[in-house]
Amino acid sequence: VAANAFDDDRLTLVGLLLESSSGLGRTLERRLLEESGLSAQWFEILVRLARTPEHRLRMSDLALQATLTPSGLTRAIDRLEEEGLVRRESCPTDRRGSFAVLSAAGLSRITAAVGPHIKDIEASVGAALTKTERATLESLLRKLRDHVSPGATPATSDC
Amino acid sequence: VAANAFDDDRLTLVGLLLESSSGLGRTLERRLLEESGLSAQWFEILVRLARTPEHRLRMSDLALQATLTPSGLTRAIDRLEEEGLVRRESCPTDRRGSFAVLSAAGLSRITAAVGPHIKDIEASVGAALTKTERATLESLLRKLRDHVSPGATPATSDC
DNA sequence: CAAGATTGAGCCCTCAATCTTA
DNA sequence: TAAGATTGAGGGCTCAATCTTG
Repeated sequence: VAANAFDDDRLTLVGLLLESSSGLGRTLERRLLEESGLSAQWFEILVRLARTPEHRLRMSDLALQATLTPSGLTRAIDRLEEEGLVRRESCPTDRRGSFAVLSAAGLSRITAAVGPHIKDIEASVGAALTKTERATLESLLRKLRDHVSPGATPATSDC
Repeated sequence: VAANAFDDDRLTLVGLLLESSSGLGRTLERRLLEESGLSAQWFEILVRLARTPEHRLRMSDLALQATLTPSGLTRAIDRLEEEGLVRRESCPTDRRGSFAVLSAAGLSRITAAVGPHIKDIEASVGAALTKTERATLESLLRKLRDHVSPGATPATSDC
């Protein structure tokens, strides 16, 4: 065996994480586009809005959750607003800020999309890992995520 | 607890995978740029070339391994060639194909970069997971990767 | 005609600068 | 002055079309 630094275990682990993530992401996005006409990006934003009680999130919070810069989120919401799936509302107590709010059309679109998408995940991830393994993976990834992307945890944003 | 479809376990698992991957990727890329002036993309390509016995790989194989389209790889190699880190060589037995070959400058650049990068991985991943957990994560991700991104496994490309 | 690689067009993201409000 | 959001400029990726060789 060649024991040089290019085959280091830690390098391999990170490589595996990036590869499986982008591989799975591509597979799922293709299906998502076919089934629901939503990009992975749109799906993520719409789900995060749908999860909140009022179907709304501050632009800055949503940017953190969606792993996007404020700039990137602004343009993403522009496109979703053009499509009628989201609208902006200004924050009454802080006039600098705005909310992204799920529209009725957006809610029905994401509601229709989520079922088939979960089936697709089941098909790809379920073929690779058992239920127990998925649970283990989830808890490991959660630990990693908490150390590596601060702010990704929803928390409660009052306003 | 709200038991609606938007909080489904399977959705969460995929979300966690994408978040931890992009979070870790950003963290590491920032350090990599500071320390070695290499993007994550360049690092990956150079490492894959450095790993092979002859320091060379077919364009199409490298594209698969780097999770890039042939088009994307062509442009990436263009930039690496401009920088003098990689050169192209034509394949003598199949005149349609080319190799990307690591230059001497490329080899010394990636050799210098890999040590600090591994330290960075240690610092971020090591802070989140124990050695045992990392091993478990690696084996789970390998299973997932094998089901989800075919062709990512090196194999031997003869020519 | 199929396969390997490249080129042109278009999309989306990031960084830096800007504007408004706290 | 800082924070939230947006805009302009620039870079990199993908898709579709093209060229060459098998």
